Amino acid sequence: MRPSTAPGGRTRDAILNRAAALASSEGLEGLTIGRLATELKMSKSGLFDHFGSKQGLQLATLERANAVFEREVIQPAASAKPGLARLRMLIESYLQYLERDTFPGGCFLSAVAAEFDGRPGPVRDAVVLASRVWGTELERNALLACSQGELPPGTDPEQLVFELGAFTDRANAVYQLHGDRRTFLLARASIARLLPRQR
Amino acid sequence: MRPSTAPGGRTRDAILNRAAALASSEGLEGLTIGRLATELKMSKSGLFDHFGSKQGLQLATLERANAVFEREVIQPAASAKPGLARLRMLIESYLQYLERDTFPGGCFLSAVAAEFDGRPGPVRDAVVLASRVWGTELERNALLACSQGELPPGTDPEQLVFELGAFTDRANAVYQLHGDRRTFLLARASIARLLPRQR
DNA sequence: CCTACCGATCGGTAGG
DNA sequence: CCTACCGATCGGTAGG
Repeated sequence: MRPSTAPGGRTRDAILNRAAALASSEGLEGLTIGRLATELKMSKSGLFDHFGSKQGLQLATLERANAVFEREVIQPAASAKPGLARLRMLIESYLQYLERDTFPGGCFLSAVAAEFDGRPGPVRDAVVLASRVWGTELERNALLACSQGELPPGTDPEQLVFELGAFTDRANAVYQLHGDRRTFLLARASIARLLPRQR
Repeated sequence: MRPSTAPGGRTRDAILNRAAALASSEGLEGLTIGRLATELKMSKSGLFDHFGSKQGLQLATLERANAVFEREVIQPAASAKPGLARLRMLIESYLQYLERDTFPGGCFLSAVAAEFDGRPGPVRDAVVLASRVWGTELERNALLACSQGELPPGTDPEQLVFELGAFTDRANAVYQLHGDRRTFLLARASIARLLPRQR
């Protein structure tokens, strides 16, 4: 919660910020302790001591990325009323987090999910958990929106969240691969059709 | 076209099949010559001679995966009438290619696109090209469907292809990360709403 | 297709 | 936080 106030915490903080940026582009496996140490002008072993193992570094880096996501996506939407308004703001907040290149490799979670979906272990487990947390937050508000009558009758919240997630993650993938920001326009048009303007 | 008839082609064939399967899970960077050689009971240098460099192996592996995609997804849809029928069959064919676990790591192209979107070079360029080929095939048929009046008036083909690609790639991502086949049901429901039954 | 080898880098340890 | 070091593995080469 206060990662920058512990005695040696500033170094650890700097390491993790650099690690998260690097891993969003090169992956958590492509993240090497030697390269990270060189970039931060530290010795390999000095850096290593903070984490105890490469897996420890990977898990700490994921935790840091999750904290950034919480701060940059979840928090800004917390002021909106739970239900349709919150759902729309969460999605818009997520799109802006992608558009402003918060991480150089796009959505950190999407990147490591694609990387670790076939690699069993604690890192994969943590990625699955983070993915579920985000999905559950969307589902919760979709369900509320339905029960509050803010969506067309007959709307299936699970189907709605599937489609919203599909559009946002597609925008991320297309933007990263083709560098084309027009994909955000397409995504917003698709989303607007699913989430009617508040009456 | 006849990769198994050249003199030393069978060995190369076996290498690339194994390489494509491995890379769909571990990535084209995680693919190591040593490990591949061990699995195929060859010497490292014997295997290496077929490709000249790791990048050569990566490009050849991508080509092989593209050929599999052509055979397993594009060809089965070739019998359908260009336009809406072909578009629907391409999408359905793609979903079945995912469901039958053609590659252990899911869609090969999605996997390497996520891996190489931040790594400039010939491999990334080849991935971008393959992605465009698939996208163009979808666009072509979406456009035809519109001009043939097979879709609701006012349908934007680009928007339609964005949404179809979003649904299929989301199904792939969810299936790989969570192992939940119900995502294909959600994907098909979303797709059905976009592609009305032929009159 | 092989054996034998190369320098570089990997994750990690000992010890301060 | 460091220097000094470890065995293993990396991509790649020489030479047959």
